[in-house]
Amino acid sequence: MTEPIRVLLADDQALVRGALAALLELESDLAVVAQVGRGDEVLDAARDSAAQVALIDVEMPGLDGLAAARLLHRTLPQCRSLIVTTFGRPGYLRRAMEAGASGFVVKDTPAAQLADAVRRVAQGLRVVDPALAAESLASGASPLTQRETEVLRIAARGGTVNEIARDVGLSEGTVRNHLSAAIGKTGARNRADAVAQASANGWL
Amino acid sequence: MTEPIRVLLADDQALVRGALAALLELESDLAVVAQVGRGDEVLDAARDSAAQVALIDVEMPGLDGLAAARLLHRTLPQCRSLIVTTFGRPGYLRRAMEAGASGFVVKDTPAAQLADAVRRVAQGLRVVDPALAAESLASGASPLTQRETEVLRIAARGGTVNEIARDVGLSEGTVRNHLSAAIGKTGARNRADAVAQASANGWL
DNA sequence: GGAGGTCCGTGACATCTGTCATGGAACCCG
DNA sequence: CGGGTTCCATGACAGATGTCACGGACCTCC
Repeated sequence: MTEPIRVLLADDQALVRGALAALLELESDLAVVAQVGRGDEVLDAARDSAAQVALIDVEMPGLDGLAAARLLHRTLPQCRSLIVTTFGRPGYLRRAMEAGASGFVVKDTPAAQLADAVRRVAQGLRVVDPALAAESLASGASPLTQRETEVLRIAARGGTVNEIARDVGLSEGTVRNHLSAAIGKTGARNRADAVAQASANGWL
Repeated sequence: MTEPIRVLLADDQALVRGALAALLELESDLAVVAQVGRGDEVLDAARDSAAQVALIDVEMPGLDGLAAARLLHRTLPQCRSLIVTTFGRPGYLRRAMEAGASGFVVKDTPAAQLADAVRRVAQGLRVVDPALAAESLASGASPLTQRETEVLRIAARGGTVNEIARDVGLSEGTVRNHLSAAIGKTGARNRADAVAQASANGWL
């Protein structure tokens, strides 16, 4: 038998990380060679461990998984990344692909399929959840302009219009206008609702 | 050696569920005898499998983990429950204990400790994350009155004051007043902020 | 160059939201 | 009983929010 595939695990929840390691170690052709709990530790760990596949969660402190995957792809292209996430947000998939990830799996998929996904990614194939891919194409890219996303992202922190205006250096009226546009485009009725909708689609 | 401890797994994310099963199966004195992905399947599965310990996630479709634990405790008291959750919200711990759960673990804890937690629970001991317990005591019970939580819960869906008023059968002014009280008590400045704060504490 | 499009920016205006003062009902306690 | 407390309820009022009509800047495509 040839050398096992070297896998890096990145997930902020220690319990899940350890459990995934146990799951993958059941496969004789896979070896978990590194585990990290923060996005900004992925690159160094991948280099030190000479990992071939990095299993990366999207939600992580330090650096989010998509940014980590992008960095990894640019700096260490021989290490392919497989994004694993709790939320099947269409925007995540799109951004993951743009970041150069080789695969995208949601945590709803049966455990038995994970090892296969890792093997395929290691071979240079792409792995994408079919249902999610369809949804992603249907919902499309973000309809929000740059300014709108920027303003909405700050509004998500619960700040008032006045604060947002000071943060981005615009007049209050303009901020209100961008928010109004965002509300209209997301089909929401509130600012809070717009934040929820945009967030659910991964547009923030 | 005696019989292994019979464990039931309840988590809506198939991948995590399978991974946890792999982790626990590494221990020779534990046996995963059932797995479910919905809260309303816990009771039947526990009965059919004669599980001794039920590992239950809080966030689940059908019936949330806390309600499932309460039902389990009342109907099948010989099966103890261990709550495992992503979010270490103080209110969750309190409610879990009130529901008759024997243990409470967040997914941040090291994987190695999970098996120990299961063993302790099986022996009738209580298992609680110490840091979280302290936080729970510090933050205390919800300061919100019944009406306030009710109104705030509906407001969380993004509804306007008018809709909330119709839903609960109050005048708009009264609804605004309850919301105002909730905002004050949570130390928030917005309705949305109040929802976020209350939700983070598990008060909804 | 001109027509059409998108995005950014602004102020005026109606509406919604949060705060306040106030009062009634239920309860506990000396 | 009278005083105190808590919760529920309401309307008035100031301030924040969302919508609208309008211009200017930039780009693309005849």
